[in-house]
Amino acid sequence: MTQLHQPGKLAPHNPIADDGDDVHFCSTCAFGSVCLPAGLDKIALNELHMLVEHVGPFHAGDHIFRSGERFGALYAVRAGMVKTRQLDDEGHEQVLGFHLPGEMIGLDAIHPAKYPCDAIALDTVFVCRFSFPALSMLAAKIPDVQQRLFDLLSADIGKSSRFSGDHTADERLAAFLLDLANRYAARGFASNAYRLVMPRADIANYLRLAAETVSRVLRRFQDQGLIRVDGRELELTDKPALLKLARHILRD
Amino acid sequence: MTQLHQPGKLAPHNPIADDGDDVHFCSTCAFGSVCLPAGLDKIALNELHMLVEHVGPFHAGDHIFRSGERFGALYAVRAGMVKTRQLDDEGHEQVLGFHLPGEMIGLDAIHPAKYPCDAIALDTVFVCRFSFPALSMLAAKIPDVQQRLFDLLSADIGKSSRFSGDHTADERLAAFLLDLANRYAARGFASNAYRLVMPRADIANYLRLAAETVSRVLRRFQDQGLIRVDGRELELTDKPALLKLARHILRD
DNA sequence: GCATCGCATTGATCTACATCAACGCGAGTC
DNA sequence: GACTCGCGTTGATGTAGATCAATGCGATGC
Repeated sequence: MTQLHQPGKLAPHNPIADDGDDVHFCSTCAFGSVCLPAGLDKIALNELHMLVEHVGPFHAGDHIFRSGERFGALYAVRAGMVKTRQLDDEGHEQVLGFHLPGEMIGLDAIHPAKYPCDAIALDTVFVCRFSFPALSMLAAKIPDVQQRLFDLLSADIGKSSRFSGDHTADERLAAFLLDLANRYAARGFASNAYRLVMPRADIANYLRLAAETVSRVLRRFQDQGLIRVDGRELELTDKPALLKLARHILRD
Repeated sequence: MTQLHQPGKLAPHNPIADDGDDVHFCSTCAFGSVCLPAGLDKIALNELHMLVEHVGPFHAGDHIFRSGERFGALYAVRAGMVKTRQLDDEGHEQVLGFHLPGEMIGLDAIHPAKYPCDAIALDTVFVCRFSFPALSMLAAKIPDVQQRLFDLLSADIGKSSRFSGDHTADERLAAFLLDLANRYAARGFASNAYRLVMPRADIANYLRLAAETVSRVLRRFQDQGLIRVDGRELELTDKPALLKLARHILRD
């Protein structure tokens, strides 16, 4: 059924052999504490691995799921970057977020059992698919799994209002750059320099700015020595200064 | 422990006798499907009623919980209106939402086990307090309870980004008024006329506008025959026109 | 090589809304 | 009654960032 709408192929289900570095990768994933043996007995672990499918590759522009589709599964990004967005009746796009390896998407679809947004690959993407009916059955049996789901859902509520406040372009952009850095760091990636995978227009849309404004502010940040930009390559050269700008938004 | 920070008194725990119209009220609450017998056996129902406490009254300005406090419980608003908000390090307020009778608050506090915002009564408020440890134990035993929690959490993710888009003052205000109307209607209240319990400044903050702009737009809406305003009393006299303005925001 | 295309940058101008300021008005309070 | 005080309204002015327009520039195709 996932194949109906996406060009990615189902990998043969073989969670260990499928990726030489599975254990290492999963340890940094949002669901890693669940998928990895830690504390789970053999039977539980088996059941979990039964309900995970590795899906991919998706290429830039491919949909992982589409707005309006029946909700059937959560996805964890394994590799690449995913954009979530909504289109209104006139086709105006509203970017909801960018999702890094190790992060979950689809949490906002549980109720009312429809994906409320499109999930689109920004580059080459692999995901883990968690069948939700199977997952919630497992959650009922294993308190840690249930709690982990509650945690992920709860954290997403706060995240989705993080950039909803009233702030200047400088503040929002600084917060955006630091937020990405923090999230890369949390997954074990280098965080002082990374690639902005998405086009400027997507950043602008997400932050409620014009693409021109994003361009100008990045330029000024560079002139002020806060960052270095070269196309989509980014380096944060003065995090304290960025943090000072972003402190109203990133309150943790 | 709730008494440490709030002036509300614990009502004696007696869910049936405590309110002559309990069953009727609970049937319209976000957690009604859980608290009411529907499908639950006697033992389960008993356990549920053991973990619910009726708390109140809170008066305008009282805190139901405070930002930074250890998370211990979810709350359903029973009566009155609750505002949730965050303060940044310089004391700038950011209003996150307004919560009507039958709606849940505290869902964003499960992870990382701290309330991320203040919950403040806007008028006289009564709440139901659900101990979260007890509730999640019950959820593990009763699939419907677990599912209901997943649903509430998931729906809140979408809600919290509803007003985060880039829209004009007119669109946001129209969407705000209709959203309140819809939510009142969903709980069985009259929805064509209601009271804006919060001051203009709170509406403005929530919608990222200045209080003056809210005032001016409401005035113009009235002049155009879309609404009638008298202080905080509001009547929607041309819903189709409001909906036309708000359609980019309320996509459902 | 040249042409095309998508994206990014840079400059000039415009505007929706904020900000500043004054005033109104009902509810307490003395 | 007069005096706050909190809130809302209304008008005049300012500005952050949008919009419009032109140019740059690397990647792809022929």
